[in-house]
Amino acid sequence: MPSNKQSAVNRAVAPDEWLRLDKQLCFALYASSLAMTKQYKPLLEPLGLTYPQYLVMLVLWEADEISVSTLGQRLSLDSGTLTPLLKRLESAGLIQRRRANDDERRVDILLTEEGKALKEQARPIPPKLASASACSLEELSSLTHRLHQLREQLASKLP
Amino acid sequence: MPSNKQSAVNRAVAPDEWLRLDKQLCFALYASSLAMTKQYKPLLEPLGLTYPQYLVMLVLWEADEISVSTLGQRLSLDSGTLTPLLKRLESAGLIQRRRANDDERRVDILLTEEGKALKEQARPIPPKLASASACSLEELSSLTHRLHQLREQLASKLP
DNA sequence: GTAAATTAAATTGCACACAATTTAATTGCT
DNA sequence: AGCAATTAAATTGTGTGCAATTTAATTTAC
Repeated sequence: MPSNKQSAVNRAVAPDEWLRLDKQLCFALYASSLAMTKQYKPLLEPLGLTYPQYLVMLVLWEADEISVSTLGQRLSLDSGTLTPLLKRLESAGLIQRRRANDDERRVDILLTEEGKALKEQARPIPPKLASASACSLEELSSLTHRLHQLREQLASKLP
Repeated sequence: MPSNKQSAVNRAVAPDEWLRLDKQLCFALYASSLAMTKQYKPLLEPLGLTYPQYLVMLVLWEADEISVSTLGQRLSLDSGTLTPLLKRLESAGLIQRRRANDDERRVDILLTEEGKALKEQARPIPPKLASASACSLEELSSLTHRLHQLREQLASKLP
């Protein structure tokens, strides 16, 4: 029945095109992010880090002695995620959690010597991933930039 | 001490450039994927679906009556993730889980009438996200394609 | 034809994510 | 000063992800 009027526009893009999994940016992001995490797992295992723990360490290697909430803003994670993760990093001896003197609500995170030293072991990892992704440095950079733009655009829409 | 020989190449790209969070594709993927999920949450709440459950329903709306492992291949998820998720969809009345007759190891997933009907409520969602992402359809399509390429490249490196 | 290998789900245990609530400390307001 | 509003972490509860193991069914080898 070609006379079933469902708008010429929709038919031009095919009936359920919008609901097709492979067409959805959300799934492309979801699946590639999980695939990336799986790449990291064997590389992080020798360092005793999970992937989210590695992200936390990247932030701390850039700048030490920041509060839990600053860390959370940087990573878009809240205390419900960070508190237990940081406790695990602390019991692994990589960081220290310390109540701030000037504001007792705040908890500052400091790297231990061991935590600082781990940076050297992490240094070879990003180039390995760049290699596994089979992209040029320019491609990596532009895709990364593109995704940060998208993230900011989406974040700006949130409550 | 400028004579500390750490290779001119590395110095040319700055000392810790490779470890900077914002330069890492992995974090751009991780953060934008989480941001995307947060966009979906309020849109999926009226349908009673979480985001991963929505992905499962997308697959089933394309093709019903597939096994758990086929579903898992499509989404890159294993039974450890899918089994409890599918049980929740079943108790929500959206799907039925049924042992296959020709191979009793297999569990096939079927949409209920309610599950099929939910597709109509889902139809407005993807255009809303496209709008929230502030991208043209061409941009969305090319970014999606780029990410699927990346995912395949990474997946090909795994055991 | 049957034992061994393989396959498909389910189960178990651990580590995120995140909403919602709670606790404690600080700031604002009058 | 004193109390309400705000802020920072922690806690609680639900739902993924995923490695590793288990259970059950099927296929392969001999």
